[in-house]
Amino acid sequence: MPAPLPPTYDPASTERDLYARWEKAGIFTADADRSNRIGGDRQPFTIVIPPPNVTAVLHMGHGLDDTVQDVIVRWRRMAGDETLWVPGTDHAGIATQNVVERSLAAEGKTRFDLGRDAFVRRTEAFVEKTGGTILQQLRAIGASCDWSRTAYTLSPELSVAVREVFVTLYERGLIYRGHRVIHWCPRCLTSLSDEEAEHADEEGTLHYVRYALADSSPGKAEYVTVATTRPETILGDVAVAVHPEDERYAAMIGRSVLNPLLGTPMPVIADPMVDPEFGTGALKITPAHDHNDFEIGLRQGLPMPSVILPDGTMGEDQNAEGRVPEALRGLDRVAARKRSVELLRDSGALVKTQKHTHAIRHCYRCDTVVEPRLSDQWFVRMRPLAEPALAAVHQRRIRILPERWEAVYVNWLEGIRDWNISRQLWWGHRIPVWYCADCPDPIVSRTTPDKCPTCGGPVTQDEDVLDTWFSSWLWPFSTLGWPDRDSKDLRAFYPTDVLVSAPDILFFWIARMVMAGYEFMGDSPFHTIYLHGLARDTQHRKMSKTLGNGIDPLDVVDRFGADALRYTVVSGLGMGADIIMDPSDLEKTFGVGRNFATKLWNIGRFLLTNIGDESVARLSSIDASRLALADRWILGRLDLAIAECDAALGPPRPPGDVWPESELRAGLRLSEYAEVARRFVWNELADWYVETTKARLAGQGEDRDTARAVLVHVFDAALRLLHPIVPFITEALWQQLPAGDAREAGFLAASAWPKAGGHPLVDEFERVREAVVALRQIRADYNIAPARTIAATIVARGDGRVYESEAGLIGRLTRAEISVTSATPEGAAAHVVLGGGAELVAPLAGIVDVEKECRKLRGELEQLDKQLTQLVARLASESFTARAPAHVVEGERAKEKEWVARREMLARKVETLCG
RNA sequence: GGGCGAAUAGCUCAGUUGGUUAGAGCGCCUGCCUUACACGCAGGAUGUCGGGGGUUCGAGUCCCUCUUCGCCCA
Repeated sequence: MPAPLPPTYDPASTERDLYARWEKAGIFTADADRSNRIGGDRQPFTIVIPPPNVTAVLHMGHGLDDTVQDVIVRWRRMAGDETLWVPGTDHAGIATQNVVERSLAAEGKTRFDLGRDAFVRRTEAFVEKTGGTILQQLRAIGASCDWSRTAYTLSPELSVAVREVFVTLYERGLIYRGHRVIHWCPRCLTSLSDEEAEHADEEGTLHYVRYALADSSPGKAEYVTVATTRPETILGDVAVAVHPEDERYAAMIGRSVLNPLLGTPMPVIADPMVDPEFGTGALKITPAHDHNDFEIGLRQGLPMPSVILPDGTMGEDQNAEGRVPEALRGLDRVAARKRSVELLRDSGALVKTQKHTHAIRHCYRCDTVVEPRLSDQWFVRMRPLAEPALAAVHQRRIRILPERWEAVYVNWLEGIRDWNISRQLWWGHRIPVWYCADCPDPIVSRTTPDKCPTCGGPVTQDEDVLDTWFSSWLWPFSTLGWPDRDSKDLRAFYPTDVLVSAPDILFFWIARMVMAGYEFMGDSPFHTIYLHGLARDTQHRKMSKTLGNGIDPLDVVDRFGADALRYTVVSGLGMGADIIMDPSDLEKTFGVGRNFATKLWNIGRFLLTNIGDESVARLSSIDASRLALADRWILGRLDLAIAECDAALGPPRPPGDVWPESELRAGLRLSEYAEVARRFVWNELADWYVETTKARLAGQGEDRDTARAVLVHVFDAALRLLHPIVPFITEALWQQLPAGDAREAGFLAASAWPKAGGHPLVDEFERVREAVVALRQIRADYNIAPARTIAATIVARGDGRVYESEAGLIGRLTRAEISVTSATPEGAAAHVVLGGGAELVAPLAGIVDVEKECRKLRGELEQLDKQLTQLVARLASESFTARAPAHVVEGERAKEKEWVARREMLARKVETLCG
């Protein structure tokens, strides 16, 4: 007999040890040779993890994302796929450099004090020391990653892939160097891509500023008034533009105005890009400090003076000699704005100001307001890459769940813009471009050149590094060995299957992976994109470090166990819905999961202490005739639960290259899967089946063995069904089970997903449940003490065999003596009408309140009458019977028959009882 | 400004292609420490499915419109 289990499950003493045993047994390690793509006999199933930042510590976003992936991966592993979940981290250029710079700042130093090489070495050392933290933490929530394949975007292997991609795209004409206005973070001192510069609506001020005409006749002051939110950039103005068809300004075009801060002349020009509706319809043009102005400047051949330095202070940056007066020089953008307004007001150029809400871009890493800045950057030409990514979704080679994100994906790709991939950082993949002092063309090379291939002179490498996302967009194949196309992993596991992430990196990462997949592998990196919601607090605010409303998953694991965390997350995760958690009340939030684990534990305790230590027969060895009604019922319910879980989870992959319409939205409904499994275990197995077995287990002989066999079989299947959600406790319990059907040696984690056993649903048992509930209702209505045994009669009209054969069970479940007759007993009694024309009568001498009974019965009758009237009307309507499908009409007819019988019974009852 | 989406019980959410009397968990009320479990058991209450209009034999589900909220892109 196994050691008795403690009354509550103790995750702390179980989980760590179990994880270590799984890992040691190599359960999570994929074997490429078993993939049927290279001659093995298993379907591969692959997920690549969205690599967390190497500096990150686990937060609820990871907890959620990685739980979802683990549920899917464990399900497929049990279902027999050769399953690979590739883990790893992202070097996170800006974020990691920021962290190290902060630690330097604490020592009173900057990265420039160290110099580039020393800074990079220091960052490497930092990553070396702390970079594995989050991967270690993932083990605590049970993530079944293949750690032998842990990847890192800045590893030598993945760096080869990055360089290969850069050079290849350059050779294909898809990477070019451009001189244009880009987003610049003056705090991080780097450029950003469009996606990294996030919009936020802010209230600003629109300043109306008069630009005097240079050639207005004396005494007759003429002006053009311009509205701007950024008066400090007037220093960089080179023109005022109006719409060519704007009659108000037609006479001004071609004349000169004076810069209101500098007094220097500049032209009034016409450009169709000007919106005549905005402000005054006249636009100041500052090509170096605004994206639209830059376009106009290019078109019109205007000069492009830059008057803001990289750090966001005013200064004569490029082509701006004499443009920044002493009064503004060195001032930060914001201070310079205030000062400019004062200067304009003093000179009388400021006409008025008004509040103006507009979208301002912010750095996604430090939230600093982004500065449009004219500079040289490397860009990827995206249009050609976007085409196959669009086609993939249109042709259903890739599906996006929930479906509504597909529109967002398509929308973005259709309006795709070139991608600025250079970053003015030190931490990252250095751009593989070298320059020779004497030759004009840059040297773009897979290998590091030591001299100019043209003239043999010395070369210097481009100072910039690549956008971190330029390495992560290769993740699904770079982690599998690309650019070595013969890599076994690549052949065995690419394309991968499902990509699980939150929608906020749909553009940053997911869409770009699709592009890279087609460009370099000729195939989509995955067939399903599953986008789950975000972790939010009770006020629906996104959990974040700055708000301090986060929940530490490891805290939750410590207090409630990893399974409680996982169950809570999965059961609350409707398709695409955010998951709401209360950071101030972990008990309320995760008690649900903990309670479920405890319930499971106690079913296990009951089972293990009651089946004893004799051997348990396999279900398959038991003759069907030995099965009790309850046995057949629970086996039927198990089959149903398995089918429903399969339907909620699957299909795991499309049948071919393309998703058929019928399966486009099917599967990955994790909360539904969790609910079905919970319902089966709790409401069916524990609430009903286990209760029916208590007397049988206390007995002796064949029926006891049957009950033991069914219990073990059903519980074993339940543990399998639940294992992907709550892997630890199911494994711990499963390890204790005696050998039963299909018991593989070893681990539940490596065992087979349950299959339906061909047991039909057993409706007769629903009669038993109905009678039990009815009698319990009567007991509750009349406050009968739980210990008191009462008598009750089931009046069966028609076939009453099930009541006769199960009378003992019904009595045990209700603490009653049940008799079955065919005629209603005389005298005062409590009554409940059952289905199939039967009724339950409990003569409760001295307790029954006839008034109360009549009220109850009349109420029921009234309700039934109402519904029956509607039903009859529906069935009488020609248009319904003629147009509704046959099975619906039949269903309604059957219902009518049942309700009429029930109505008669109730009516008779009311008559005899209430007069 | 353009696009997408959401609104169902007090709260968080299910509700596949229109078809039983709209469900679950938590919370709430009543009674129970019944020898697996009080992190539990038994019983119970709670919905004009955001408002209005339409299509249909039939609408939470489809269409239009309004209101409120959210997301993405300018």
